[in-house]
Amino acid sequence: MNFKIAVPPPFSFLSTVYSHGWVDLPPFQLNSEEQYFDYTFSPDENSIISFRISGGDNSSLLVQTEGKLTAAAGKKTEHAVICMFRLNEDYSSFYRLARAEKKWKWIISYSAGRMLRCASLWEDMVKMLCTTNCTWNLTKIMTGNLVAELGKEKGSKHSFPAPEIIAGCDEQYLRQRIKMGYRAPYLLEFADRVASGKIDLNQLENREGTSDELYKALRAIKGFGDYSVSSLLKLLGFYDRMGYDSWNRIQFAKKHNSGTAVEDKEIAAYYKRYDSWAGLFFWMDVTEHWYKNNFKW
DNA sequence: GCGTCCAGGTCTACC
DNA sequence: GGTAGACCTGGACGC
Repeated sequence: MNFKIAVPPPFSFLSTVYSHGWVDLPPFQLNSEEQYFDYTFSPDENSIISFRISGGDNSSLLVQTEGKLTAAAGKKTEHAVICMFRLNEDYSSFYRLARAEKKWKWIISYSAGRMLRCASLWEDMVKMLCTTNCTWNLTKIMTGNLVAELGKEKGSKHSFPAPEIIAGCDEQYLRQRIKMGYRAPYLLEFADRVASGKIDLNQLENREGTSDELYKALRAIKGFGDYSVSSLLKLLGFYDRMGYDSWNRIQFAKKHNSGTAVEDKEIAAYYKRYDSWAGLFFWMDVTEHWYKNNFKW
């Protein structure tokens, strides 16, 4: 079954797919040659949906599934795609700022700025936890193990495991087999609180509130510090925080200070004029070379 | 092949 | 409020 989803301009499939590392982590399966990715998700405990998505002419997304979807499953797939590609977000003031300065001309020409999400905040948050205090390779190992060992299975494909599944795991298993290491108790506690309803991710995601309020709510969850919460806020449509990590600090230093380390407050001062978009301009600035190198990471 | 050291965020205890 | 140390793993390095 094939169907199209209209996208609001400016939009670029590739710029969104390569906006950060998510597409490199299962259950995303990228085919860079043919410019599509496969993705599998479980919208509820009884179902599992796999689809292939490509960008066509950047005026719509083409979604392909094996076999026909029920109307309800089609709706859930469409909702997931809208969330993943941030199709409901208004980027007009971001592009207005980008158009005003010559150095951001490339953002306009690549229609860059949208950051790819997973189908659920749960999956985004667990993956973000897996990026903390380790190399990207270890992040891939952790998420790969979670999906392969605990995900719901459909043929050769697996979805990201539900909170209930992880909440039922033994801590030693998560530490040693999944390679979560010392993060295991954080993941276990988070999964348990989500599965038991003590943390309502839907409410968290759809709450009316400020960036600061959401920041405080997410920081209250053990294991999620400044870097991970600031990065998560970017996936939730709040771009005022920088989300420093060792990699983006180095990229900034290389680009703006001949490689000499720069204090966080100086980085913040550099992007201050972009106000609520400061964090996104920071991320765009340190990843500019990805776009110009045709997304060769 | 083995042992050692280091990088990578977050939490906790302490000042 | 700021700082130091512990947490765990993979990879780099020296032997």
